[in-house]
Amino acid sequence: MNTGSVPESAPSIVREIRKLESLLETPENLPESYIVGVGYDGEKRQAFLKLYEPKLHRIFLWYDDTGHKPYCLAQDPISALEANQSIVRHLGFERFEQVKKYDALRDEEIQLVRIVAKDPLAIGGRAYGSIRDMIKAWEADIKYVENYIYDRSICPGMPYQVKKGKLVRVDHKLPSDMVHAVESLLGKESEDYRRLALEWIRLLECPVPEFYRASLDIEVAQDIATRMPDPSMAEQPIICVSLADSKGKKQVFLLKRFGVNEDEEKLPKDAEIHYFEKEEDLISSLFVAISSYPIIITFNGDDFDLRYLWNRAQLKAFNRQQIPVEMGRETATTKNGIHIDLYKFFFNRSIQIYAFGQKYRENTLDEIGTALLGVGKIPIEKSVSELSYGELASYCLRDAEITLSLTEFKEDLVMKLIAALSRISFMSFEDVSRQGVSNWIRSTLYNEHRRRNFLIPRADDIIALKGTTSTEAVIKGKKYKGAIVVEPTPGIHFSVAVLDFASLYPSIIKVWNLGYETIRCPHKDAACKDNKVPGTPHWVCKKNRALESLLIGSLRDLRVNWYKPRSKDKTLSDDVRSLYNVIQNALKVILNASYGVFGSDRFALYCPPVAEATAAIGRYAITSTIEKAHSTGMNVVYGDTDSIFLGNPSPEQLNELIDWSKTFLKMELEVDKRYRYLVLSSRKKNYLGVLPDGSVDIKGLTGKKRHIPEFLKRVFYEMIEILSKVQSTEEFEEAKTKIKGIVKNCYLMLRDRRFKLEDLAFNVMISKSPSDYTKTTPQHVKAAEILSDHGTEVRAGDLISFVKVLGESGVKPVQLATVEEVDTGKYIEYLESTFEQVLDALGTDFQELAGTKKLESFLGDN
DNA sequence: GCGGACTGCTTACCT
DNA sequence: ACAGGTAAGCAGTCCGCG
Repeated sequence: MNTGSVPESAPSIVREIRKLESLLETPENLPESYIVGVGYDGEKRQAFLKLYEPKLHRIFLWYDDTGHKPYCLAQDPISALEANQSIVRHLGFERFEQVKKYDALRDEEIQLVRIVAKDPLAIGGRAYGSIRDMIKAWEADIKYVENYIYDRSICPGMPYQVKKGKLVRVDHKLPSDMVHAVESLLGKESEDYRRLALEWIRLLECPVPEFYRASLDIEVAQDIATRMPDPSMAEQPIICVSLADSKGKKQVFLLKRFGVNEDEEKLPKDAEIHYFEKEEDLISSLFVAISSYPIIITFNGDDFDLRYLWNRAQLKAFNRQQIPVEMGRETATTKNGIHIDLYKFFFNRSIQIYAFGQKYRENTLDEIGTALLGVGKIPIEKSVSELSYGELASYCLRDAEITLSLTEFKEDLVMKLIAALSRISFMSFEDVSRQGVSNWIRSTLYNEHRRRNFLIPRADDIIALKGTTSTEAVIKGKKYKGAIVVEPTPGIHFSVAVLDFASLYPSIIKVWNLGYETIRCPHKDAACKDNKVPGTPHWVCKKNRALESLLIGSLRDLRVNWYKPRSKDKTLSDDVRSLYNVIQNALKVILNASYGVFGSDRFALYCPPVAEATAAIGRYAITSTIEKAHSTGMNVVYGDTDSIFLGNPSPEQLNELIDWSKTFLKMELEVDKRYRYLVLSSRKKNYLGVLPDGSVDIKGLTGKKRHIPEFLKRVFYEMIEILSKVQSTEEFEEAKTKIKGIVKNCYLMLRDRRFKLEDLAFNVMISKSPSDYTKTTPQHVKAAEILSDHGTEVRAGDLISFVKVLGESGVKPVQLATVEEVDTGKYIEYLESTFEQVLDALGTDFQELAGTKKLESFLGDN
């Protein structure tokens, strides 16, 4: 590796970085600081915390002072373990300790042996020679820093102080009226539940500081414009780096290269521009700058920017002490701060859907920036190597600015969201922003197990004792039966009330006491065995309360009864409201996944009957509610999973149903919304509802789907616009005439080929690399293959734009097609089916609308 | 060899 | 790397057709 000579600037940068590092040594006394990172120092063999001090805007490291050590648990007696030479003589072995734990799976106290090790790798993580592979071990797959957090009751994201070297929790007292309000909400819940709920409130109500941070983006010289440089090789020079920080400072580091055009007027005006003759000097200066920030934000820095920098610096003869970056196998962090990689955070499906409402489709900086901020990347025609200094600096800085802005918009929403998720899941900012929802839930549950001295069960033990499902899924290949969708009554329904259960599945988990411990519990008594889950052979424990039920239940109740109402409460200040909105969104993300994880074999506490029971009780709840509605004389026109749509119910009828649900199901049924009218076809998950204010809910209709051509979407929304104005049955006739006009016009445009090609493009996401489609070759894959043949690389996750054309293949990438070859007949078919979904509910069909003939016949032979 | 009935694959959506 | 249920379009296969 270290081939070049030691950079001349090395001594000075070491001095600079040392100076900054000395600031990191935690003083004997540290004022209120927030835990944002938790790590393990392999040399010192100690866990450490990264504490963010909000007044100095700096991160301090605090090293564990309790001698906490890695360990796992075994069931064999100590004598047997002592005879096991591979353990006792293991270099990392330290000692055995006798411990008592509660085994929730079997409902009994048990004796275990704690095998304490000198370092985490001795327990597990090595290819061979790990203690956990030598015996049946418990709690051996938990990352060491997580063990540390749980065992020391540390709450990441929360404020602490250091007093005389000791770590001390800082308590922000809750206002007493708040405590009273929460107490009264909790009503007659159990002591356990109340304590938990108050603890959540303590964590979630605690203020979140402002985080000083900088975004980083690097550009690397390229030979071939389309190929991404390989960060593990780091062969090409770094030619430009931008930093944009939350105090407004912007810096661009440019490498001087032969023959590059200055282009001064294109240089960003509000940034400091630093030129470097040598790449080594650029890197040195950059390292000093990076070291001065407590938080570095990147977009894909784990896999690219920081990894490239790290490898490039070593190629340029920097030694590891000189590089302020710490590389993990899949992650990168800064030595004296933390690194948040937004690519991973925004890629998270739950975050995409529940926190950002699927506003962005492709996980690229350009797409996310455009969707959330209205600012995209600066388009460039050539490779970055060919840009002038001005163009390059502007391009690179824009990326850094977008990256920073993604953490700043809506009053630092993303930072607050990460903080809230960190507090709920007991994971550091760095971990929580990189992991998915199943790991957040796992961590929340693990933490509670430790707090109560419950043994954390092994996945294979849960399956061996509770692995069975008994219902049959509608969809082939699924493990168990899911939700019910009520057959819609086609037609137009006026004055529809939509009722739904507030967080149905979390409510079920709470009310029915579901958890891996309680489903099919080991007790022989009739009390438990007779407590059957409707529609399944499963029973639920009557003796003990499941941790999952307590945790998910309390989080649900806080969201529904506390955070959600307060996020809309106009009497609260904007700041408080927006923080509450972030919290209720964080809770939503977690609650929405809280049932699904039990049905996912990748979840550490995977327990199929828990998931199956939850869905079964959901079916029971909706079917019995529908029966009750019928018996009260109401007209149920539709329903899906947790909702029922009622045609013109009286207020008395509604109240009766809601009261009934509360009494008999112990579930909160509420009026979610009302439609002036609702248009239903015979298709499930497909409807159009007009709200009192004229706004329109569109669900599942083709006209709304993202992949369909723009031109179809336009006519579809023209139709919606007309329908939204309709007030009565009579007005539908007028509406139909207008719609007829639109459609006629539309097919004439198609016939005469009066359209822009891009408006006819389908945009379909390709989920795998084209060569991985072995069973069939769908049209978008065909188009992708044509693209590859023309030298445009296609990767999983790309959006493929193609038009339907006449001829052999049937499709062409939009870039390569012409207006003349478009298969207009196909588009007419699409027009028909898109409109049919709405029209057959209006009692019309396409032929009637367009005259007597099929539209295609107007077009002749094409 | 061709077309219709069928199944399976794929994507996008709903809760 | 949370679940199952539904719609739509197309690819591929099977079968009958003297």
